[in-house]
This record gives sequence, structure tokens and C-alpha cells, in this order.
Amino acid sequence: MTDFDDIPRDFPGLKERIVERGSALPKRLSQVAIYALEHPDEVAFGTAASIAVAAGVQPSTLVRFAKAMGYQGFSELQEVFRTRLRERVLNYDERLEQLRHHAHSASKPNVIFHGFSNAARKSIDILQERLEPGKLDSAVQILASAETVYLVGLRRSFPISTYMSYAFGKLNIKNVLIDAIGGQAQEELSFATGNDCVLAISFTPYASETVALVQAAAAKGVPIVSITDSGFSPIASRAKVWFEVTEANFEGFRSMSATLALAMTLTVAVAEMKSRRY
Amino acid sequence: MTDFDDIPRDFPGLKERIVERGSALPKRLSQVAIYALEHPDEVAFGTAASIAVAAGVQPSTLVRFAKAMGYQGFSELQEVFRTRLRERVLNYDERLEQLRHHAHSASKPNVIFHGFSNAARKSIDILQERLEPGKLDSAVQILASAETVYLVGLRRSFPISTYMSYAFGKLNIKNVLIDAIGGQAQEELSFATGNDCVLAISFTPYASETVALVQAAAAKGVPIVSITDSGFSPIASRAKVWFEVTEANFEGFRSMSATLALAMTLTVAVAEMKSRRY
DNA sequence: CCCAAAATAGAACACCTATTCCATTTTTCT
DNA sequence: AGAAAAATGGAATAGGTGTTCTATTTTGGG
Repeated sequence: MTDFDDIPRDFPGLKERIVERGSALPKRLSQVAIYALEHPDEVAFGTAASIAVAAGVQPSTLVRFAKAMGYQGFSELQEVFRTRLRERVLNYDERLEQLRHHAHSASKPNVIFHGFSNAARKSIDILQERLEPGKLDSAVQILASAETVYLVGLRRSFPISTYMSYAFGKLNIKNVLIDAIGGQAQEELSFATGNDCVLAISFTPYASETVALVQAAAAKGVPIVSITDSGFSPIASRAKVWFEVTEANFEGFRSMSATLALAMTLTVAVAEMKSRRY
Repeated sequence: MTDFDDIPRDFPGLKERIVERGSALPKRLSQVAIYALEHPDEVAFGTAASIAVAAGVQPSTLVRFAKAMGYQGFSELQEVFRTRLRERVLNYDERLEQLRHHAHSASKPNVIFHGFSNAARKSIDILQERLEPGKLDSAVQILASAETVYLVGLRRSFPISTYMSYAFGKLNIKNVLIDAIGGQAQEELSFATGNDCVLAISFTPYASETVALVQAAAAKGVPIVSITDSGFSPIASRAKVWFEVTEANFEGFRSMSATLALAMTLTVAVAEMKSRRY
């Protein structure tokens, strides 16, 4: 007696079934289950013989495993692993390639658009790979324990600090946006104390006013969290925690997506941490 | 006599070679070349027999084609198509899955960060799929022919208009950022004429002031380009061209990456078009 | 501790694989 | 137009494929 319609045809479904039946599986079969989930690419491309060697079992075990999952044989199960690869997302170059194929959309503005889109995606990928989880946690810690968060980010970084101020406001987190209106930046920051916190954002070429503000705050003992683009940045050395964000660029124009994603993370994570305290 | 070292092992390299040698190839072989480039997935997974049928040639032709490209046989060429699939980027769900595996980075802030990263990527993907090339071209046209660009975007959209103002400034494009300081928004916009242009940015819930500004400008005959999230938006109906940007969200917080990428595109494309005029 | 049931290893098998080879057709050059 | 060269189709082949089958080992309940 076999299941007729209840056979997973896509990878997530198969995964679910392996997890579900996997625990009750005999030794060799669960060995296959573990190998399959950990090396799905090998399963997709290998032959029954090669996979069997890699997983440390006999080829016949693979067939038995496939049948235990409800398939007719190993080949049928392998097909699921193959479709998974087929459905993977295209990479950057392939996307650009695809764009060039559609000749009608190859006007200059459209090329620019896809360039920026790719730069944005790339920046986020890079940050996602490199961001150290511990740093993020301690930055949130510092920001959440501050009475008031002072947001320092001018020129190119001003959109980011503006966004954070808006979001903090919506989340009921006390903050001051240093907008330098009327040249009053230093004065805006003058109320900050050791119980507060400065979140500084600046990229090359570091706006001199931002640097001066951070230095003044540091001198007063205000804890500083920085978002910048290198360890040599003048706002990194003064900071308790600093993030290195490397934005990809298109024709010299740097993306801001990664910085923005980090900024959104900080605001929401701080709000989340503060709300837990009660 | 065969090439020894000059054999492409990655897909882009193979592609280049096919294009390079492809034009000088005999009929059946170029038939294979075209099929291979158009159906790389089939080549990766199929058998020589199945691919031959699909491409309308004999299996032996595939072998001859592989040899013409410098490989020892069809299998060696197929391996290149397979590594291509292996190197494809993971999709969203798989990334999140991978994160959950690394237990140490599963603190709340890190989960939030990956959530926002994925939302950003998704937003960009969606926009890249849906953005109509023609719309982009005509928006750039309108903006580039304006004497002064008035940037209207408040609250959540203010970071975007701020960024555009900064970038336009750097690119020497006359613009006015409506920042509503001192409640002077209407007055800031009062100098706009039919020779100028308003770029309006607003998302649900549409800031009432933004809507009012757009209406006033439209009444004066100022051309309007809008970035918004639906055709029912009050700033879409008044616009000469309007963009629909659907941002993915994470726990209710909408991404801004797609909007930002579009904003960057518009600024640079307008600058590019203006510079061509001389 | 024993025995029935389940699980496994590995040989056997039928089928399908990529490749080779050669007769035939098509192209190219004189 | 004719001969030489290149390209092609298709049959032949040797090797590898997934699967089946069975003897053997392992497991688990009384």
C-alpha cells in the first residue's frame, strides 16, 4: 500500500516530510536523510553510486529511503532536488544579462535603474555576510538604555538620520534629530549627557561638522554608536560600537540600502528591547 | 591537436567562447550553441539523448559540439552548466533558514536585521519586475525639461526627498526641497510655474499636507511626477506620470529600498539627460 | 536469551548512457 | 562542374545507471 497523491514535489515539502518522518527512521535511512538535507546540491547532481559513497551507505539504501518518503524510486526523489536548483534566483550578472536581452528597455534611464537595483542588492548581501551579530546586540543595548538618542548625520547621511528620527517618534522613543538648522548643531547637541547616546552616521568624505559634533559629545562622556565605512573613519575611533557598512556603487553613486536596512533594524530592535522591560 | 589550458570552466567563460566561436560554426553545431544558451537548465540536467531531441540534433552532434568548444566530451561541457546552477544565489526563504541554523546569531536584533534585509531585496526585485520602462523614460523627460524641480515628500517620504535634493544639488540641478519648516510649505511651493515640475512622493496613509500641495500645484498647471503605492492614491490621479512602488515589509515596517533606488535613478538619469543637451 | 520482524549489504540484472565510427550528404574551392 | 574537405546522421559499443532480489545482520519484545 502506497500513498498516491501525498508525495511532495517541491523541496520545502520534501524537507518537511523528511523532518516529520525522519526521527522515526532506522539508522541508515536517517543517515541518508541528514546527508540529503545538508548536501542538497550533491543529491541534485550526483549519481546514486556517488551519493551513496558520500553518505556512507549502499546505493540500494538510497532507493529504500526514497520509497520510505513515498516516491517510486531514487530518481523521482532526485527530481525534487533538481527543481530546487532550477528555481533558484538569478545572480547579478545574469539579471543584467537578461535586461540587455530585452532591447526595448535598454534606454539609459532603465540601465541606470537596474544598475542601482543591483548595487542595492549587492550592498545588502555584503552587509548581511559581514555584520557581526555581537556588535548589533551591544549597539541595541547601548541605544535602548539611553534616555534620549541624539541622531547625528548630515549631508549624504541626513536621509538616514531623518528616517530614524521619524521611526523613533512613531515608536515613542525619545530622540533629537540634529538637523543643523540655523547653524545651531552644537547647541542642539549641548543637552546630551552620559545617560544619553549619540548615533552618528558618516561616510567618506566625512562631513567636518559631523566629526566635530562627535568629538564634542565624546569629550562630554556621551556614549557613541557609529555607522561608517571604515575603521579609519574619525567617527569610528570615538565610538563604543561602530558598524562598517560598505555600499556598492553604480557609476560612482553609492547605494544607501544597506545603511538604511541597518538603521531600520536599530530603531525597531531598540523599541523591541525597551518594550520588554515592562 | 587540442587546446590544453584554454578551456572555460565557468559559465560566463563558456558563454563568451560560444559567442566567439559560434558565428563560424556549421549549421547543426550552431543550432546546439543557440539551444544551449537559451536552455541552460535543460543542458545541466538532461541526458545527451534528451537534449539532442529537444535541440533537434543527434546525440553525437552534442559530443562534436563539446569538442569544438575545446572539451573532451559532452559530459565535461555539461559539468560547466551544472556548476552554474550550484553557484546561483540562495532565495529568500533559504537565507532565513540558513540564519536560523546559526544559533549564535539568532538574537532578536539579528533576526530583525535579516528580516529587513530580505524585505529590501524583495522590494527591489518586485520593482525591477514591474517598473514599466516607458514610464521611467517619460518621467525623466519631464523632470529634465523642468527649470526647477520641486521635491514634495513629507513624514515617511521625507528621507527620500531629502536625498534627492542633496543629489540634485551635487549634480547642479536646480531644485527646491519642500521641508515645511515653519509651516511654510505652501509658500515654498508658490513660485512653481508650468515651466517647473513637482516630484511628489507619498505612501499610505497619504500625508494630508502632501496631497494639498500636489493639488495646489496641479491647479496652477505645474507638471507632476508621483511616486506612490497605488493607482488610487490621491497623488497619482493628478500626475502626468506616476510610479507604483510596492515595498515589502517586515513586521509591519515597510522597506524603503525600492523607492530609494527609483529616486537615485531619477536624479542620475535626469542629470545624464541634461548633460547631453550641450 | 531467544526468536520473529525489520533493516541492511552487496551481488545480479536489465536498461540507458555517452561516445565512437563510418557511410552518406553537404559544402567549399578550383 | 567536379573533386576534395567538412559536416552530418545513425548504428554499434562498452561502460555505467538505477533498481531488484536475497542472504545476512541487527533490532526489539516476551
